[in-house]
Amino acid sequence: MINDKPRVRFAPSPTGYLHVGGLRTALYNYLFARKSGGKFILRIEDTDKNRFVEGAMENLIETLKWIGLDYDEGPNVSGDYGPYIQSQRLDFYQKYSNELLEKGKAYYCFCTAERLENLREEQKKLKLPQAMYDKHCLSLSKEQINKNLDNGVPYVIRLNVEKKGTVLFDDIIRSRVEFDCSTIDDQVLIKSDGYPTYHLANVIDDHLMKITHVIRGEEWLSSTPKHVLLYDYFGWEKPIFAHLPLLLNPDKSKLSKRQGDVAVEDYRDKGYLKEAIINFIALLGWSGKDNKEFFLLDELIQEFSIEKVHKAGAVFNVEKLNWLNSEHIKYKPNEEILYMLKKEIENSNFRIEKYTDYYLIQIIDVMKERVTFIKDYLMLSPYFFEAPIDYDSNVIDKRWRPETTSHLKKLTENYDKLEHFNKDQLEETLKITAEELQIGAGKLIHPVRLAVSGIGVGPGLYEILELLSKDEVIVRLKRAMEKIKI
RNA sequence: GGCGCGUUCGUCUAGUGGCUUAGGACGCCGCCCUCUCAAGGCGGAGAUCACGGGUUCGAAUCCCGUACGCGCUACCA
Repeated sequence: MINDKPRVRFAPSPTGYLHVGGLRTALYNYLFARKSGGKFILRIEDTDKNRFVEGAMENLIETLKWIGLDYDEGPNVSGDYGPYIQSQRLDFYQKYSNELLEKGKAYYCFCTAERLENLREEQKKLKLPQAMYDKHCLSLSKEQINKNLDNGVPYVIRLNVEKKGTVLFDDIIRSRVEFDCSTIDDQVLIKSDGYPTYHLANVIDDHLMKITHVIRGEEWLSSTPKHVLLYDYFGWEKPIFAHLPLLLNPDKSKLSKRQGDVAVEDYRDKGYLKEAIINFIALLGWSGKDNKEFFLLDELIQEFSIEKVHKAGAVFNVEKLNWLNSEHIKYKPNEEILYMLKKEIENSNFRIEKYTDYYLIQIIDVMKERVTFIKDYLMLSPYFFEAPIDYDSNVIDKRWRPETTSHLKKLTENYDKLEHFNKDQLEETLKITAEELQIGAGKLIHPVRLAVSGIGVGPGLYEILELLSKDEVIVRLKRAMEKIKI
């Protein structure tokens, strides 16, 4: 295995949507695989029938595809180690649990839920350090077991843990971790419905799929000794483990739905670019060289190294995500933004057919450094799409004076005479007009901005005017002179 | 309760015994630029490196203990 290329997997349980913590796990696996020329595998861990959610798997795959993490083997992508959906691999789990049974490393357990409950209560009363199964069914004779089996008594299969010695393993991120075997419970391997538990399925599949590195969340660290024992009992080579720190809520608890959005789809729907999400998520627990923080996926592949992943959990903090989103918008070519902006317009009250691509590209250019989201093009500068209906009263108070209307009248006349309605001409004309009126240019600039945009902020005035074009500007100026009264 | 993992500015982090009066980024504040708002440039506030002991000439960095946080403790993953 030493000479083989790494094979890693992202193994989510399809519970409805792709969690951002899951995305981070998927991303690190992906980066590790791509960097090393290995394979990135998607495996669906749907062994809990009670938690089945219609369409969850499809949704998960779709989100992964949207964000750009393509997998080499998995559902819908052929590979040599399929099927990649655990509910379709039941024969494997049965076969290998039988092997464990024969070796004496696992045993049938017919205990009822009630007995288990009582056992736990009893142990609690006795103040035992921890509640564990008491191996009651291990002492059942072959005859008793067969009789129960024949009579259809419900059963599970448990791992027969020898409570002596210690289990230790090396973790790339946490170095050596050690557990006392006496603290490891006789974990259920096969549930009474015939499905395997995570622990069994995970070990069997990782072995069968020749997974070399198990990169997963820290919540699995505590159950890793069970997995190590399983590898040992089967006589299989163990993968290398890397347990990632958790993503946290602002209060430092494990990132959860209660305290904000956790689904990648939520962020997509809010208008975050996939590039920004990837970039941000990558930085939660990992950092590159030379304080570089802006990364494209390809650059992450180049620079990523699993050894540099942090040990401590990271709070998911939206402000930095916002900043990265604006940075990625600035980086994107205008043509690409055009495509996204048109979609945004289609979903708005504005009429897409009113605007040419050429016109939209100019808006994109002029607003680019002012937007955080694509929808900001509409929110921050609606005046490029429709004439203002009303005017910001704060700006009127600040910039509009009794004499302003007559000043604007003069300017409108001069603008009307212009043949070339471009930035330079507009600026020159405005300055000349100001001189004629013996006022500062600002006394014209601000009212004009208000008149054509309805608000007091935005790109340079002459850029706005040129973009809007002569007829529109004259109309807006005249209308403002009528409507703004002080 | 038990077991495990963790602990550097509000947040994400750099840092692996002397280069550190602890560096960067987001956010916040100020100045410059400027027709406004951004962007950009410059600067500022912000971390006694959880705490207490050691080891060492010297520790954020090594060791031990304590505290706190988190995870696991299911026939869920």
